[in-house]
Amino acid sequence: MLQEKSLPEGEDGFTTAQTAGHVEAAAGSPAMGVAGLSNSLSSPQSQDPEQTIENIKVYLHEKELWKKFHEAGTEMIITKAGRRMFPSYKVKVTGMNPKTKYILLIDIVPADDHRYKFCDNKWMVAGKAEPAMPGRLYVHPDSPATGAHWMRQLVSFQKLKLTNNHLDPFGHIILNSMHKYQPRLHIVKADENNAFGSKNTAFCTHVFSETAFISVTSYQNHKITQLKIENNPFAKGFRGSDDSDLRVARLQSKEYPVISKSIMRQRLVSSHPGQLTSKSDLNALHSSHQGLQHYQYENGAHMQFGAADAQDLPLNSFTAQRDSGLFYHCLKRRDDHYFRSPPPYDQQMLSPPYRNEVAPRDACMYSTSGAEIAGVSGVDDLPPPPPPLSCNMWTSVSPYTSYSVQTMETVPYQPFPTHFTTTTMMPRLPTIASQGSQPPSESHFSVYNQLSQSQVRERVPTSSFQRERVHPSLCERKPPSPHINTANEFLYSQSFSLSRESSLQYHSGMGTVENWTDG
DNA sequence: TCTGCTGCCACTTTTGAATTGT
DNA sequence: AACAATTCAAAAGTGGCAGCAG
Repeated sequence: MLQEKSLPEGEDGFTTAQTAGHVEAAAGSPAMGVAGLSNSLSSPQSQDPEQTIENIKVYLHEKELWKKFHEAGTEMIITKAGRRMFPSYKVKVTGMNPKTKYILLIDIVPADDHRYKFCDNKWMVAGKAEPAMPGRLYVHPDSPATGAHWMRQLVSFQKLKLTNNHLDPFGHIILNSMHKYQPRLHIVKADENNAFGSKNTAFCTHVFSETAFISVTSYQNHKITQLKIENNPFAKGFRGSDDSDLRVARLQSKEYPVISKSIMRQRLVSSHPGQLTSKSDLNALHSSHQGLQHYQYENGAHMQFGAADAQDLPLNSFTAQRDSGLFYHCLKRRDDHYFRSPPPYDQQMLSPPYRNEVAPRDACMYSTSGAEIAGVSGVDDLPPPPPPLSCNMWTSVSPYTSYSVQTMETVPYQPFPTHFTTTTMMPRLPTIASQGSQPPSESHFSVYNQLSQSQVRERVPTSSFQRERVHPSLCERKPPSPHINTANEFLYSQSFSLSRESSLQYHSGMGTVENWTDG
């Protein structure tokens, strides 16, 4: 889903965060149980140094817009049904090996261990953060694709959705309201099976501090609201100075403008000098970003951080980890509700039915569990439907206190059929502190694939959809077809482990998965 | 009482099918 | 008949608001 066709000239408008040049030996955490990482610049993979994953550069698109929001204190609405991010996360990638396949994915991790409140027109710490939500990943629907594909145009993650629904069945990224988060982009080299983690998985992580945001259920800062209205085309209906108020007045059949409570509050607060625009007021939001910048590469600089930073930054890095002994490869299946998805991009180039497919690979978010996957033993053996979703499907999520010690998030890697947006549920293994009572286990993983009405519609290739229009009700809020699991099973063969500890040390590297056996 | 969340609303954009024109 | 352009309707994405819950 590379939706932007034109790339800006040069690198204007982009912020680069690259990870080149800093790879240390990764000590695979024993707590991972299954696998760890062993990173080395002298990786076993013999490849052109110019094409190693460490040389990949990522530029944030619409950096200036992001900065505008960042300076005001970016807020992102989260809803039960899921809400897109705005500005949307789009990047330009360079430095890839054009022929190598990569998987691009995003996760969103807590930026700190605070809960915030918007008071006196500024964000203030309001206490300790609530336990983190089950971690999920958003895998770019084009994944896996060749470096040439990724570099050809902007890589857009605009279909990524955020939710505050702890039981979200759609695979949206689950966040806590009034908490600060930091999106991270991960680039993983796909192996020969279009997966990763099987052996010598190379990866890198890119963080743009200006994309940090506070999740809210309704906008708190009127400045952010105005920025959204001004820049988001979908909010065009609210544009025009005080038209929104006038519109409300019209709606309520009144002759006078209605000033909302929030606006009134904002205006009252704004009347206090220096409070709205003062940069110092943003300290609450930005203070921890300083920590983020320690490991954000700018202009190729090494990431640097100290022990204090390590304690303050619960950001995780990717380490490859397998969660299942089964071997999954990319298979496409089709049933009544779910359609065969086009092959990966490079195969599309060779596959006539999809060669001219211009429709982007769109959203289909789902998550997975190793335990469920383990039931998918063969292509023709359909696994039983996923169990009802419940909190028990995830491993316990440690509070920040434990998180600050070490939190590992093992991520069953998700499939990404061509027209699907794939989000991977990212259950967190217990922290060291909690491992005694709940040791990490692959059985903690659960599969739950779910398609929204639009997602089902979107995922159907145009040609098929024209012939077989799917009634939304058939798919809405229904458990995902087990075929999905099968169709995308190769992704399940992999899992990530996000280790906070290692995140502070590695942002790119070569993950070696031990004890890997193909089922 | 206050804060945060949910559901609904009207509005706009997006998308794709159907229609019309060349 | 084939293709391109236009029109139209449905779906999806917005922020705002009222009301509810804790």
